[in-house]
Amino acid sequence: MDGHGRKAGSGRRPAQQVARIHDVAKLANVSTATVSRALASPDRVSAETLARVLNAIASTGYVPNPAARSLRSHKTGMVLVVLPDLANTFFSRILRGVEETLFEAGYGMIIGDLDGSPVKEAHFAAFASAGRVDGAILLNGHLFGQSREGKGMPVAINIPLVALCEAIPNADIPQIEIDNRLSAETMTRYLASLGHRRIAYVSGPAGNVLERERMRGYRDGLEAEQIAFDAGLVIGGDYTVESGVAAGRDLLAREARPTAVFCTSDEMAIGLMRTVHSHGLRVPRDMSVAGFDDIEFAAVAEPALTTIHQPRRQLGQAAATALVSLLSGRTTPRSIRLETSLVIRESTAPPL
Amino acid sequence: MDGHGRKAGSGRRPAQQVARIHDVAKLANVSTATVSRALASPDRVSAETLARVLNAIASTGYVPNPAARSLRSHKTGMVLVVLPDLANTFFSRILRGVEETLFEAGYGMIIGDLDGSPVKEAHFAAFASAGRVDGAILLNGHLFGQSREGKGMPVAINIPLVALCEAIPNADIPQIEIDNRLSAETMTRYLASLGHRRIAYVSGPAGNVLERERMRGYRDGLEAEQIAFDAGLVIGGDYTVESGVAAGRDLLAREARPTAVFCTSDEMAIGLMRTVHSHGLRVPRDMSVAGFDDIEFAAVAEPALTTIHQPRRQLGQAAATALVSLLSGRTTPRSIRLETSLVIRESTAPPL
DNA sequence: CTGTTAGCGCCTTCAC
DNA sequence: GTGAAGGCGCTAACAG
Repeated sequence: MDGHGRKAGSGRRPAQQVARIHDVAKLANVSTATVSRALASPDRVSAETLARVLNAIASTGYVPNPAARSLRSHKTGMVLVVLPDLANTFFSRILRGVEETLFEAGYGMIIGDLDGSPVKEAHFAAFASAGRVDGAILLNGHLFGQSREGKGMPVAINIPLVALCEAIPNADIPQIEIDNRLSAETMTRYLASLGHRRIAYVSGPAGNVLERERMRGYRDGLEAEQIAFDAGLVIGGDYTVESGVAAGRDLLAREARPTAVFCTSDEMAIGLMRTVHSHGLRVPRDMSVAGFDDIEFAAVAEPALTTIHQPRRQLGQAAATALVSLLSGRTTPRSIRLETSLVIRESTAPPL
Repeated sequence: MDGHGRKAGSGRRPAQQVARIHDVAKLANVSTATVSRALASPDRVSAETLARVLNAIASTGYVPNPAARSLRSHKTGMVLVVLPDLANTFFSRILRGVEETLFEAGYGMIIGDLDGSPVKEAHFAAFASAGRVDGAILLNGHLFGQSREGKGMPVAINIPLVALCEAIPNADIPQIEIDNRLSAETMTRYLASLGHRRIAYVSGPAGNVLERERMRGYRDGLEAEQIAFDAGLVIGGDYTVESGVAAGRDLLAREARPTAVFCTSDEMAIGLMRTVHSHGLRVPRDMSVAGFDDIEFAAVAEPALTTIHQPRRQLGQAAATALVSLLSGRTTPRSIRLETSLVIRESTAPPL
């Protein structure tokens, strides 16, 4: 109850003096509120005033302080993108689509690379719920703090969320994805149409949503082509080159080899082809190999890989567009599915 | 000057009520100042008080508001990473190293993907100088707003900066890179040691810093092996698969073909190998091919690519570590060079 | 269309 | 070791 402490909370500002809204207001002979309005909604200010303000802004070099703005408006202009592996070429192309669209809409992109660490996931959940971003795009197949099985203690996230690529079951948020099941069926039927009857399947990680859907599609395809499902032809993988190599070894060691192999990722297909070649066999002469994703290197593999093309950039753009809609108070479809296509290259051919 | 407007500036807060520092203070029977201290410097608060505060924080679920904190402290806890192409697999692996280290140090990572757009570059420069990040890592080979030739009007950036991979000439900031010149010399001499005398060189974009260094190394290598430099053996490229394909066509159309080709990126090498194969020739029997970078797919190319390995993850970690030092008020070396290594695989062999 | 005013949530100086 | 209080810079609400 005394009126001292005049310099309390000085928080020394950077040596280089920066213009504040107050300086602009003085120079333009208006109030700070008018400057704020001129920036936020120029049409609510008279043309003449607007010009004066703009002039003053230009000559002072004024740039609004984002922290102050954020404190007041509860907006950050930032979006968090959570993904399992930043180094994976599959994701990086998607990210580019996300970034483009967010940029155009005026949002910045913060990356949360999970790297398989629950600690990091918890961190990003806290990050998001602390209000450091306006929204988030989830590429990791589950909600913050929630294991895939839906256990754990989910943090209550109070910002708009969008799921990309890996659908999140039971989550009431927009989901942007491809039709994994149909795409896998298409590939399976294509291989069957070449005359293959023994078509092996190299899977993704157990429990993965994508894996579940692709496996269903594989079985749909077999059924449609009247080929009996053979569990012995299903080989475990995890989408990496190494697991493709391992799957190749497994297959080549068998007496009754399949004539075609459907790998549920291009990386596995490339690893598998390499193994086949190193055993003195040739793709597709001795064995047809197909992939999934159509990453950059699918087209320049030897032989060039037959695969399912995913529109990765568009997936990213669609997710960002959906999130921006939500952030603007508009609505967006609960589910968006983008078309894939079968890309036939050199790695598949009729059996001998 | 009347005392009304009691609710002015309410700025309706999220429906879900969140604990503020005030709530914690009340619950712990202390002042807000004490709560703040307990968080910032626990040793300046009595053990008993600290325990009460921590308890109150736990039971309220209090999380400090980052905007308010940033407004007061002029710190954001964020780092901007500027790079030319997010979709490029070369960068994404580096990014992972950056992210890891920043995460451990408590910083978040904002991505600025340039995409060759000067508009975006200007935007990110403004972004950084508006105080939205505490520091930045530049992978794009030049300072904000400054063209490679040093023209243009550079925005004065008042935050710590670190250059990664592409050195920035005349910039007084820490630079983290490899020795491009020496690495290129090593590769050139290795090819010469196999017995090659006609060694072609597929370049990067003209004017690029990396290109300049690698070209120097190529010439150093030729000189050391007493091979005359032949400008006719230098083919223009831009590090992409497509330019490798084009370079291959160029070379194959010639009468006097080189017996070995040093491509200054793995992507170009892969594109070039494909062209060679599609002309019915084999690598390395008819032509040796070497790359640079050692991206993931170099090891699984057919034939597996001989190349220069860059420690990408460590490069990212080193850059982030340097920046964190700067942000903590510590110093860091002006220049850090990480070791590369020659990786000999299957794509190179003695000439026939 | 414009000005006044209050306060977003926190940190920090000053006083005790 | 702790409390009181001002203010970081901006925008929202209201009055005119």
